[in-house]
Amino acid sequence: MRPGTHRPLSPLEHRHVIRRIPQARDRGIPDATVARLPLYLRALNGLAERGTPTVSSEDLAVAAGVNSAKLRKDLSHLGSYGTRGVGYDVQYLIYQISRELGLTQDWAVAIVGVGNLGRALANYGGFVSRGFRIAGLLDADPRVVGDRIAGLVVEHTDELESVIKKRGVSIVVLATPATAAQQVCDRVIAAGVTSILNFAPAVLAVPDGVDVRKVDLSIELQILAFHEQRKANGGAIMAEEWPDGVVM
Amino acid sequence: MRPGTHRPLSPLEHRHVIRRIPQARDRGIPDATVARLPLYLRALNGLAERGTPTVSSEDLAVAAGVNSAKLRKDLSHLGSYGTRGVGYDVQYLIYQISRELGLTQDWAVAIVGVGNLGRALANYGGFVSRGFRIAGLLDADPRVVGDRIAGLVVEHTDELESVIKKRGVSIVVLATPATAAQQVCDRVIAAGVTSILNFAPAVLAVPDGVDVRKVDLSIELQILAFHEQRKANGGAIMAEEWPDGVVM
DNA sequence: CCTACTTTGTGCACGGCTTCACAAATGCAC
DNA sequence: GTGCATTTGTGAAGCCGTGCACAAAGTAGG
Repeated sequence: MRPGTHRPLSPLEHRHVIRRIPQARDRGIPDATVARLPLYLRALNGLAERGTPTVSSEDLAVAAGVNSAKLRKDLSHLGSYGTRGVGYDVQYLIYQISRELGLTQDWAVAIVGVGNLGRALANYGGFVSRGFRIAGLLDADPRVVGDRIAGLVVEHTDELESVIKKRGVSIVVLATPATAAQQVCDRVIAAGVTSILNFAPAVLAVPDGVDVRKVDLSIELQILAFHEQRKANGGAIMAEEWPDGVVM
Repeated sequence: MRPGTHRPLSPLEHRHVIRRIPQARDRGIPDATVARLPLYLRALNGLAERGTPTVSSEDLAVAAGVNSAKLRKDLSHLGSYGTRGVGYDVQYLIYQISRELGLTQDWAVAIVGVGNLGRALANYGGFVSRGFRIAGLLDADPRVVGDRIAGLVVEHTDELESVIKKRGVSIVVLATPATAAQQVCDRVIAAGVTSILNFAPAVLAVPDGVDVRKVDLSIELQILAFHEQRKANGGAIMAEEWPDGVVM
């Protein structure tokens, strides 16, 4: 739901108003819960598109691929937004989760590093659809500066600080080579950014108060390989050897 | 280290040989540990490139961005591969972790969906570098079939099953639109694949025994937005309102 | 050999997350 | 209004992961 959208309250919602005092809004939603809220949101949007008015925790849990008890506990951290015997009002819950996640405002995002991955991210529709607006594309390579991608002109990283400040960028996506990642990271933090999504295969050192989320394609494959290998072995105990033949 | 590479044992290693019986190799490395092993591996490779022979848990932990006690506990799940008073032999540890992760063999990977993201993944060097070989690129759109990307010719998804079987594909990367993801997923599983890396923003239903890892760019941004919003509020308790002005 | 120093491997306690199971709350039929 | 069916919200138990702190094991120097 778009921020500022007004719609009539259903009878269901009016009853809610009476029931619960703001209860000093538990500041402290578990990280595990926060990580699942976007999942619920996506499932709810699917239901909303089909016009479903309400949904039970069981059905929503199936749609989101989680346990229904976990879903209920997650939602209970936001407040008591369900109705016993009925379920959750889809539109209402979409709004509450969106608000909790901060999606009722829009966020200016800058992508640094316009290689293959940076281009793909710039063209990825999933960003724009949820209140994220790409406000800048930057690269250190003069050959790509000036290119037009997804409606934006690529700027040189010399402009990094000014782009961040002028356009109110609050989230930076790092899609640079690993060698440049820490340097760019330091600069965007100095410019006031405190949220970074890092695609570079490098460990970033950041001061307290800065959030870094890491997406590492190679690591995901390695984890899959681990499990795949284990399945292939059928749990057999291998007589593993050091290449020289020394049994450990 | 490449599989099959032989090198002389250092005196350090010879001593190890005596010490430990294979101890029925604890089948059960915690998931959290498995997820960090690739991180250690990357840090170790950096050390190896600089010719460092041994490393302490403290130094390696800093390089990998984790707590040193956690690092030691993680490594202890693989076996007792350190030397007290000295640390870990870099080359030896690289080999042990690689073996545990299954990177001493190479894995044939197929990428389904050759849009922006699929192309970026195909060109991503990090895959090939670690024993992962891209064995197929497939797409349902006849207009991209036949394109040459990263040295491979894009094939039609009609060929999905035959590509998987002929080329021994054991890991599939899904980079299709969300609407096609479940259908493709079902087909690759029917063809015998049990490891899937899913970039499509969809919850996949799979039978037991199939591992799915999910990378969702939009969700990562939403999690960042949550924390960013919280920081911006300075922890203040907002009088949040439903759009119609009804205080909950 | 003996002492001083370094570093690993791990027992233990703590905290967070998950899951079960059920009381409380709500809707509906009559 | 009463009883029944449904579904939420949550107490409680158990599991897993983290980090401290230290004994064990090794090195180095004389």
